[in-house]
Amino acid sequence: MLIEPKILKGFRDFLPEKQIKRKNIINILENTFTSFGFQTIDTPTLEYKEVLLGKGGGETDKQVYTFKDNGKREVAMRFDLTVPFARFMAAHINELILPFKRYHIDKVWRGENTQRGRYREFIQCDFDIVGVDNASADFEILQLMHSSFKAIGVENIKFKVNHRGIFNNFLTKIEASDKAVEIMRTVDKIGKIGKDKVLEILTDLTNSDSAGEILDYIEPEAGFLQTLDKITVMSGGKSEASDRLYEVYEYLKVIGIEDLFTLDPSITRGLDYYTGIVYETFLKDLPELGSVCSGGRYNNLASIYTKKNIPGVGSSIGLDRLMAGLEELGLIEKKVPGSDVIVLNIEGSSVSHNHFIASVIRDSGLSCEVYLADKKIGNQFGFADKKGISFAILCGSDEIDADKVTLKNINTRENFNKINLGEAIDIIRKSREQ
RNA sequence: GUGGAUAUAGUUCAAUCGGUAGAGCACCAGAUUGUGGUUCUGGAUGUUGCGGGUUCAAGUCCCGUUAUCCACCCCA
Repeated sequence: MLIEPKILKGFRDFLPEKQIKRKNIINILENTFTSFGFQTIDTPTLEYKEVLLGKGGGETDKQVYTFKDNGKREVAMRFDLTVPFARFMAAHINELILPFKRYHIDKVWRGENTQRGRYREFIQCDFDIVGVDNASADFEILQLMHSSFKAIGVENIKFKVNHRGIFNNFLTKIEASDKAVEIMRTVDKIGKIGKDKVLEILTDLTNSDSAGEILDYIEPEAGFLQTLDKITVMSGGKSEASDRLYEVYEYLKVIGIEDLFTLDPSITRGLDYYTGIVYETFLKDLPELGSVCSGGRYNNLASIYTKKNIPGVGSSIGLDRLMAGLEELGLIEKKVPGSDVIVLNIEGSSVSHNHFIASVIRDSGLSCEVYLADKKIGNQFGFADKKGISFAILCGSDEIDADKVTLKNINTRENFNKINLGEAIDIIRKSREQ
């Protein structure tokens, strides 16, 4: 009786081609993060349920995988990397050098319904700065977001920024702060359900005057500064929150990337732990995919674990959603390169000698494999071609006797008959450098 | 979790009113035993997602189930 090789809803297998591309993007991101001085950490995938959910009751709780382990402990699989990081900070703050900048790229799990770019197991790439609450850190996260997307070759993007503090000041001013969560959720939907519907819901939540004012508040103006001027005035004038956003914008301008950032007062983020700046990232050619990188400032996140004040700001790239988008837009190169060279198994060749050649080539710093099956030469070339290998080495009895090899460029079909192995290595290396 | 659509060969898709399961690409073998991609010839594709039901007869109709996609919700 065979067992069907099925996998769970929202969970996926990755064939080499796709997994290699995923790893490539991760490598690029890691290089970008480390170039800013960020360091990687790791935390357990499984934690105590109470540690991950806190007091609980939120919308995310329903999506968390929880169960009892064999020791009857209530455990939960991490649904993001930020909450475990908060616990990590509370536990290790004395062992870390502040301000601490970390990145963390790993799988997280959410048991929600699946859709395109939306899975139950997916990779998040988090990067955060903790230990400081200033514009310098807020800015650096935004800059790193920009650098990351640039590094992986995604230029056509839009970052939407907002500030929760200014929004809260505004809500306090119009005496609606008790409904803050519902109001934020509602205005967040304006792109989908439209102004009229939002106004209707807001009127139900508050009253028609306040609803009109909220709608006015979230309407973006011509530019970042104009919008910021407006919401500053509407929130009761200059405040720490508005000053922060002016300062961050100044820094963006100095770097010359301010045009990619728009101030959109309707962006609020569903997660309720954000206290300051918040942001979302959209592919301009595929906005309906949703945000591919979001985050914000959370100054009280660790407060459920420690009395110490640990302010933080961070962002998270949804790697799998991003890849789903890039694939749809054809922005991921089709073919992944294979080994630099393959030693073919031809008539008169010696298996041991082929492996010997391969190990010499590997010692020279190139990647090399030996064709392992017993197939016709045509199949072997086909194999090499399909795997994206551009050079083949053939070494039959003639070559063995003369202590030479024959090299063939699989793409150009150029032949180098009976040359020294060292020459072959030079040719391959030269071609690889181009 | 709720509602809707979909599920056929490795893959992309056909199959009329319910009447023998089909094509392209890919794959395998040969023409080609030390040089492949073209071409030609031949071949296998399969429990029609899975499980029931109706019928003389089900890929097709009905019920259930699982997965995918879409919307809600939420989010990356």
